[in-house]
Amino acid sequence: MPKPYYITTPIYYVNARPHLGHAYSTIAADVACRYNLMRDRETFFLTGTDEHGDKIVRAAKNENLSPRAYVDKISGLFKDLCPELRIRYNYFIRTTDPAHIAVVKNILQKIYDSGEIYFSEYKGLYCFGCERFYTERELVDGKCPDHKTEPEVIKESNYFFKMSKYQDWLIDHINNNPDFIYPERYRNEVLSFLSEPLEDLCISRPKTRLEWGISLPFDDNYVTYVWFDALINYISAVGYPDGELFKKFWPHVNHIVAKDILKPHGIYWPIMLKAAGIPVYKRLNVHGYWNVDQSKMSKSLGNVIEPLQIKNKYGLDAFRFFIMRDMVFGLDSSFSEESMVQRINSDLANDLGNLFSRVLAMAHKYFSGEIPEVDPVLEQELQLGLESDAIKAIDKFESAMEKFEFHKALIAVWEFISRMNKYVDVTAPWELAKKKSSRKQLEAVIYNLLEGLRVISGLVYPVMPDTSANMQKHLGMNPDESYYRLEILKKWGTMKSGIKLPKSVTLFPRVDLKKNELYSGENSSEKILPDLKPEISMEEFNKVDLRIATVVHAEVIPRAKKLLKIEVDLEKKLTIVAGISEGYNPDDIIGKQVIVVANLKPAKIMGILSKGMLLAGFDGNICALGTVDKKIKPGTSLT
RNA sequence: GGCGAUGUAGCUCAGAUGGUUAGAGCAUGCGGCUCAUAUCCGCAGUGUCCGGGGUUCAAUUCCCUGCAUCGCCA
Repeated sequence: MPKPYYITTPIYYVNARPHLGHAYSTIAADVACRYNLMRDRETFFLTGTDEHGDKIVRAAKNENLSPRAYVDKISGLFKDLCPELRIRYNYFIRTTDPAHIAVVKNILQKIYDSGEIYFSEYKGLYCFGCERFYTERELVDGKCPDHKTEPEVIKESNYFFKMSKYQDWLIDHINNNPDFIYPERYRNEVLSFLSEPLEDLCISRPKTRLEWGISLPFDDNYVTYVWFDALINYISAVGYPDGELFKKFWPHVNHIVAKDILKPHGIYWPIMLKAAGIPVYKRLNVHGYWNVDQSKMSKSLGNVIEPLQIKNKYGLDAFRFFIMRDMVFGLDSSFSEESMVQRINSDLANDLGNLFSRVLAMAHKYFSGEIPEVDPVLEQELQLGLESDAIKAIDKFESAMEKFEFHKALIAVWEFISRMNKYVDVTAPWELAKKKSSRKQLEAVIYNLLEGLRVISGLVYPVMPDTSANMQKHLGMNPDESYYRLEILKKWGTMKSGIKLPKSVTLFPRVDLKKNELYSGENSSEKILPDLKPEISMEEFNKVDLRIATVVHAEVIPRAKKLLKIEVDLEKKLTIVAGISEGYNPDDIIGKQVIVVANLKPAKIMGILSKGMLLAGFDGNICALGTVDKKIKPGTSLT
């Protein structure tokens, strides 16, 4: 009996709407989970939302909602995203679920009873944005490095969890279990962090400051710190302590997280489990960030690509394929519509789609769409190593998948696809079809090709479930059978002759780059605008030096997609690189009066030192420059 | 400030206990085929392997140093 397999995504914090990063974590978990179905394992897939804490309260206030109504709304968005991404989760947990709350209290009480939690006074500089205390040294100019606001001095008594006590144990555990944190770079990061003394973790927040949380079972004046609450979802979801699911699936668990939450998962969580006397999770899989146009995908920057927009435009499977194929699990990757289109065309349309189409077209043309009866001797003779190449591809696929090297798994599949295309070329079925005497050979060749496609249809299943099912249907396979099981894929020659194949289809249409408008905003009404940024003081605003400037020169930067090199006059001359060439030609803007940020720290863009910023608004492919409504002296400040 | 990672073809990346012609995919050019979604197959390239110094018969690979980028920590 194969071992049970439990996989989790992080539970997503509902202070912002879902973005590409969330989609990636969730799809990666889905791929890993489906792969384990291929191995015939019993799987449990958990995802959900994290809904307590200070930031939620403020986000709710921003939208004039109660915390309850707000979390219901955003959690709903995350949940609704799942079916659209074909996520086969088994359970969607919310940290506001009564069952979860009960487990959190249970564990807190347990740890408290064992004497691992103590009460102590703490005074420090607290940033409400980060929901954490800062040391003086961490501040930049006396301000929070993230939010650029001055932290407030807060003195309060709180409960602390004796994390430091477990430091040596954790170091040993990580050293003894090389796979515990993966990939290695993050394991080293945690070890390096642990080489310094660990501080005890403050696990409470007084209700005077925050009410939206889980009350401490041993002191009703406090709520639980969000991380302590959130991490426990991984066991509360499977019914800790007595649930059948918990007994079956814990601790055979793979957690998937992005690198920003490495510390809570790599340090707090194992120590919490250890302190509560629960076996520690098996493995933490850490992935990188998606960068969009060089800058980090970040909620606060607002440059969020809505995953749904892209997927609606090119199809879900193409989207899933792209993000799994392009990102090396663990490393950062950059997302662009252009590279996605390139992948769609070369890998999906040309290689796979066209192979599928040409083989099925021949099956129809030469055998009226019936799987040919084949002479076993000839079939063997004409394999030309195809079968063993299929086995090799499956082996590579398996070992890559085991290590979460999704991109390598896909490379292995595509090597085989390329092998199939060469096979068609070498055997030249259209030549065999010309002579009656080579009819038998033709049967064998087409049969082998159909077999190869069957293998591919299975290997593609975890990443592209819809395409896989579509291929299955067109290969005349029984829709009720789990055709993607590795055991079956490894057996060559299981297709039955005489089965009628449905008419062929185009799996992936080519995207015509000329006709296709990149970054199209035609659905801008659907587009979700970024949330308003946190409020700033007049003093902060005044730091920005806005000036009226006249554009005196503009030129296209060779090889840059969207950039113009612009020279503006505001008493002195300033060179600015601006990403507006999709909306403006150089000639359009020369002479225009524009608004520039004149004191922006210079940055090198495409080798040109840009010393300011042009204000412009972007709505999809519409770009509008910030200008003034009457002529005014260049250099004038805007206030 | 401390620690660490990275820097290889136009792009994305592989790689070698130091040793003859440094690789793949995409993009580019040429040729072939016609079953196929103008797809597929073959061939062809191009690289001071970040700069400087050292060890060595020999370094892009090891060591030191500088620069750049990134991450973690303070």
